[in-house]
Amino acid sequence: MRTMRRPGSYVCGIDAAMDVIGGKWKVLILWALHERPHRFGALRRELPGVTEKVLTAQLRELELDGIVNREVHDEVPPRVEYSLTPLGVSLNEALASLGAWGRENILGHVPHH
Amino acid sequence: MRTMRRPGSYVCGIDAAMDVIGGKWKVLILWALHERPHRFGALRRELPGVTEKVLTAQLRELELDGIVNREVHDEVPPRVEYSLTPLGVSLNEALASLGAWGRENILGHVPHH
DNA sequence: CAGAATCCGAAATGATACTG
DNA sequence: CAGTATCATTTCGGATTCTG
Repeated sequence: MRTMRRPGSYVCGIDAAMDVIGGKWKVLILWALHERPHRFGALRRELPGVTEKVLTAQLRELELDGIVNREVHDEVPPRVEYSLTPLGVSLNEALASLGAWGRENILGHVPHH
Repeated sequence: MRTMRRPGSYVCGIDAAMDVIGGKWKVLILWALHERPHRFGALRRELPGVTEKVLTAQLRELELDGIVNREVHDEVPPRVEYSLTPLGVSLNEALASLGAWGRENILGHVPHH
């Protein structure tokens, strides 16, 4: 979604939060990282259809928002690991009830996953 | 945000829910209607910066998703009232924890909305 | 491997004017 | 009042190519 915060323009906590998770792939990134840290390529394979550029951009925004942590290991070949920060973990928890709502009301009672 | 559902393409409940509330003004609309039903003009005044066209479009999408109810009163001058459906009420409740997260972590401990 | 750079198209949003 | 119609713009996301 849009790149930059609009500090002070938020009307309530919900639209502030929406600004953080509004990107097309962000909740899926959160969800993947929730299970375990991922390397760039692994993350990419878990998000079918995302391009490198867009994935990079979304990760950068999440990084700026303090949601994901980017750790560069100085090796060859390069290795970069993405993981959730404590803030990211708390965001994921806050998303739980919304996820339940979506499962029950949009997906139509799919078992779970 | 995007207008049409992508049935079956959802990976989890969260991105299904995101598809419903992803429009730029939707959570603000939900929030306004959560307090009381609104007429079109009243809603517009509560969302500074929204244009009639965009507000109409977002309301139509929420209507199609079963979130808001549109009630036309046959009077002159015309009166149209928007309110939350039971599904909309439940969505708002599901958004509560996300809103709390945003208030605490993005807005920076603002007393409340 | 993990990206940066560039070009591009589609979609979402917006401004303005008009209408039943 | 509550929209619709048109036109313009912005923003986002994607394809492709190149690099340390």
